[in-house]
Amino acid sequence: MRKPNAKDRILETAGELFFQRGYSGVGINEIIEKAGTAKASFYQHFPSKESLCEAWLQDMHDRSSVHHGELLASGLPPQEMAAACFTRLADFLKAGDFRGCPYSNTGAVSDENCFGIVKLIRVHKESTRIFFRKIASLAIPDEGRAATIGDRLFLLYSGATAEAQNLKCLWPVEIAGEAAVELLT
Amino acid sequence: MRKPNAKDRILETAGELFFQRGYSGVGINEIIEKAGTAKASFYQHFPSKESLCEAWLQDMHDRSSVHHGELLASGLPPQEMAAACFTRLADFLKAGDFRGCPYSNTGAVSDENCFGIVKLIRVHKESTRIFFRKIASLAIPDEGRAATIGDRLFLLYSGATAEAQNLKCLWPVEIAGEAAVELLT
DNA sequence: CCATAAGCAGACAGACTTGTCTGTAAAGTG
DNA sequence: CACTTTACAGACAAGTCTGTCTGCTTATGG
Repeated sequence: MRKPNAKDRILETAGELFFQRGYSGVGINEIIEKAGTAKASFYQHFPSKESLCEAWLQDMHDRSSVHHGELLASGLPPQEMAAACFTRLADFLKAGDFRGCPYSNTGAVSDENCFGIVKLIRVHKESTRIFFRKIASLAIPDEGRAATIGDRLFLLYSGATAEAQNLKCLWPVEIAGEAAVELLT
Repeated sequence: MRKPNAKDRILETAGELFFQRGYSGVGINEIIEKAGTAKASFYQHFPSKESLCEAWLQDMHDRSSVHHGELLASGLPPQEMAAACFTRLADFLKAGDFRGCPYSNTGAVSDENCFGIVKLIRVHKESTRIFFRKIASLAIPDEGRAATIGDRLFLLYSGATAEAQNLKCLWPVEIAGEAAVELLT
């Protein structure tokens, strides 16, 4: 097995734990234990737990930006782009370790004092909104109408993510996916 | 000012605090202090903090059931029923103390061991879904199609709630409200 | 008047939390 | 070899949390 440096190990371990049990449900001690590192090493790389959370959110955002870029450059018809998003979400759900949108979950336990965290959530959500607007603009000539439809896709995606988690079932993603395709035709 | 018994005072105080800062962000000590009661009194009425949370969720669900019933019995056209839901949500947002869906927020910090809490969240969400399906069935003759549209209303409502909180702005509610009315015409 | 119930006050236990600190060991570099 | 960087090990502080406990006060109903 590979053995990257301590910082990467911490970030990777924290990412898995935060994703599965939420930011507030995981302590530093568990992270460093599972990452096989020492507390002093942790605080050498991250000044606080909050900054680790910010690094995690930033990391996820970077990955999702790459994925969004690839999808937009794929040349697929816009309906299939949107469908791919919901299929991907459904696959996550079927994999079993899905716990809802990590950004929303983190926001639910962050007060207004956590400026960095709140800002990263906003940046990611706004960027996802733009992504769906771009998809909509490929299918809808009217610029204003495309923006509105893009926002609706975004809200359907968010609602499907939230309620699939709350109800622990798949239908919200399927229904939202169908609605998204309909909105684009 | 009235002075109801300790149990009601605790439930009311906890409701406000849970709503504003989340279940995990509020401790027993703060609740009893703000409610003007003693810890022993608290544990005489509630065996645990978790059971207080369940009572809170149940209380909110009962109120929302009443409201849903009133709206369905109002005789308004279905488009206006749906619009009223989103207007109500917008009013909450403008009031300033909105912190997102309390059920989703509580679910984000409850692990699978909290059976009672998870179940209450599911019951409420499923009941809200039924509510929107009933609205849809008033506007759409085809039964299957009405169910699908009802589910879409539900997902739009959920997405609007979540993203209005994440982005701290009003447009998700407005966009979702418009989309809901369009879906019903 | 008195007994029972309800509530208040707050110490306390035990288990967590984040973050600091001291000290040691290993590995790469001039 | 010497030096610096990096990481490991873990005690410790200071605070949080839930939940239990003892004792005191007040109110109500027979």
